[in-house]
Amino acid sequence: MTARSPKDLSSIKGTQDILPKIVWKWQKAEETAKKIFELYGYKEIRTPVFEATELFEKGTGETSDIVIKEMYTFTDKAGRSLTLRPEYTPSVVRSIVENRLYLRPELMRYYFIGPMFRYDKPQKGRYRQFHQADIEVFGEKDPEVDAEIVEMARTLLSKLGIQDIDILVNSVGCQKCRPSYHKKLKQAAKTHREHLCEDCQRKINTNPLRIFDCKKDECRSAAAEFPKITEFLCPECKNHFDRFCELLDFYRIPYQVEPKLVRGLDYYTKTTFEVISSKLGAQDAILGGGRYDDMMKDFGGPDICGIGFAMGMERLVSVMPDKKDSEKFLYIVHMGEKSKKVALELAKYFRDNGVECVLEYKERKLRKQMSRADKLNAAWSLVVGEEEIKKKKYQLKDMKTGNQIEVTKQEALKRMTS
RNA sequence: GUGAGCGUAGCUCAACUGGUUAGAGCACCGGAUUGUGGAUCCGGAGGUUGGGGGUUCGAGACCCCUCGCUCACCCCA
Repeated sequence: MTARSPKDLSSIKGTQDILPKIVWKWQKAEETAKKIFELYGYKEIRTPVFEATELFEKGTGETSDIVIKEMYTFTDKAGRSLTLRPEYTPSVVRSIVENRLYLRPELMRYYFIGPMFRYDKPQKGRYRQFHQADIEVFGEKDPEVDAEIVEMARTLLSKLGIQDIDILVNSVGCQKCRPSYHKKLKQAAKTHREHLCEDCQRKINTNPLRIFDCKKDECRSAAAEFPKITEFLCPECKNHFDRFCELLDFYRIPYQVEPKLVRGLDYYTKTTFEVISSKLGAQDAILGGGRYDDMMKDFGGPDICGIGFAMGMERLVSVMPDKKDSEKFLYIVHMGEKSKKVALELAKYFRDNGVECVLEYKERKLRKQMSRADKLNAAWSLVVGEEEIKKKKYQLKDMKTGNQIEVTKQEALKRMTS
């Protein structure tokens, strides 16, 4: 660690401070996301950061890596097992079932922005506390919704000026077609066993789909021969996927079909997709999601299908362009006690009228104060000295051009707000 | 969780095969310039060399432990 605090109380591994210098990017990302989501009819929903551990075991899936090894689980004073949410979808589903939201006439479109917690080994783009913007749609089984979600994601990213992205799509089938595909894939992998690396030989039994992921040439050429899930989809899933792709074409969205895109969450059915950026490292997904038609039913709720995605805010912010909308503020320069009082009054006046305004509290020379105004990147400076106080006219300087004029406070306000 | 690499000032980096008081640039503070910024010059402050232990006459450097960061695996956002 570069900086340790005096008592060696540093931030917890995998967590980080979001400092003022960068926070504008977060605000911009959050504001833009909310605006776009609401344009598509989504409403914000907020649920607690911790839930019963069982919720995630059931919702996220007992065989998922998240549940097996990445949850922040603790026991409260009453002996209940609680877990800091590692993802958002199960909470939303819980809330819908608990509040009977499916009995209301409103659209079941929800969005949310907040922190998530996973006990992972931190690295670039991966943290133990991280933030997601999530959206979920319930009760819409048509592929139009799948395509609309991808289209919305793309619109959002382009609004934020994010370049160099790729959209990957796939279908993982349903309970009907997936098992038979798995069987075929394992068979194919076994017959190519001798061409595969050690790692991939192990994957044959644990997670054959991951063989597609291997970067070694031998495995890649072997995997090219493997059957693809898109060839094994049942008629319903195939039709859904075909229409989904057609609609992406309709929106003129470039995409790649990636059979390897299986995602680590157990609950996905049919559509899965990811948006990746070449500017990120090994963790290159800015957002990812898919359809989960069985989750609500599995929860003991009604048989309502769902689809959504989660966007990683840290990753998003790290690929956002650096150019910041210039904020404009006034730096008031004063000299001596009397002048300081007048400066305080003027500051109050400008702030009340919507002009961001700062001034120096230390006794500093005029020259120093001007220098501070420059370093802080003030748009204007206003000099308040003996002469000015007598005349009730102050020196307003445009720091960009260096032009200075003598004005009353009303005139100054007018100049700065026009 | 596994494997590898790296931790020196706020930032970017120096310091020979172990050798005196750990240096420089940028940034910060002050002065040159008592009412006008950006440039220049001069000065100042800033470090338990991530932390702890060991080897040695002597450790920023070597060894062990620990914490953190980075990369890859795994997996995900």
